Amino acid sequence: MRDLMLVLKASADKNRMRILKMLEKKSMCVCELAAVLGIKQPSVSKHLVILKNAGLIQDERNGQWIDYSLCRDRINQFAPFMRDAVKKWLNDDPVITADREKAKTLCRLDICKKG
Amino acid sequence: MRDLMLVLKASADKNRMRILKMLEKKSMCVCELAAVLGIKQPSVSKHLVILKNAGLIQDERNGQWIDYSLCRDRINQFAPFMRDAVKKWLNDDPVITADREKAKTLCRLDICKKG
DNA sequence: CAAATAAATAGCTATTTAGCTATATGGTAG
DNA sequence: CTACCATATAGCTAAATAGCTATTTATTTG
Repeated sequence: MRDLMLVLKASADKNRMRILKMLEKKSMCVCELAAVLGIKQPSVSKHLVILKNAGLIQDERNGQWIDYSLCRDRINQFAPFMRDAVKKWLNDDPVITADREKAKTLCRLDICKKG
Repeated sequence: MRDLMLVLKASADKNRMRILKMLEKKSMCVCELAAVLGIKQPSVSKHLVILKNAGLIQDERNGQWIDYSLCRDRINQFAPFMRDAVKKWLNDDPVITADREKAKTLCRLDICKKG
C-alpha cells in the first residue's frame, strides 16, 4: 500500500506529470526542466525527489550536470506499470506537446548560466 | 490533463483506495464504509464525492440507503483504465483483506442506527 | 587550492486537504 | 403530514504540500 501511494501521489501532480512526459523523450538536467516548467530550480528539485522516491526516475551525473531519466529498475513494484501507463497518456495534450517542443530547443549552457 | 489528475488524485489516498477495493467486492452504503474505515460519515461522504467526480464510482438509491459501486460508464476517459489497474493491485494487502472480511460481516441495520 | 556553478536543502508562506462537529436535505414510513 | 433516518453540506482546525528565497553542498575547472 505504501509503495502504491508513493507512485500515485508522485504522479498526481501536473508539474510532475509534465516532467515524466518530457523525460520519456530525453534525459534532462534540473535547470532545463525548470526553464520549461516556468518554476524555480529548488521547486523542481523537490519534485524530482518525490519522483525518485517513488522509483519513477533515476539520476546520473554527467560532468557538470545531473541528468534525470525514467527509471528502469524495479525499486518500487508499481513503478514500471505506472511508467508504461503514462507513456500511453497525454501524447496529444497541448501542454505536453508544447513542453516537448520547448525542451528540444533548449541550450543547456545558456539556460543554466542565466538561472 | 485535468481528467487524468482527477483520477490520479482520487486514487492517491489510502482511505479512498480502501473504498475502491471494497466496492470491487460489493456495493456499500456510506455508513457501512464509515464503519469499516473507522472515520466519520461526513468524511466518507467527502471521499465519495471525490471518487465520483473522477468517474470512478456511481451511486444508486435503494430504499433508505444510497449504494455506491464501481462506475461502469466512461464519464472520465482515464477512469476505466485506473479501475482495471486497481483490481490487480493490493489483493494480498493485509489492510485490504481485513476490510473485505469486515465488510462481509456488517449488518446495515445495526450499524446505521448506532452512528 | 580557489572560484564557479549545478543541484540539494533549510526555512518560510499560502494553499490545499482530510479530519471533525453541527446542521441541512430529502426520501421513507408510520 | 410528521417523525425519522441516511446522506450531504457548511464551517472549522490541523496537517500536508507546492511554491518561493537564501544558503549549503559537491563537482568541475582554472
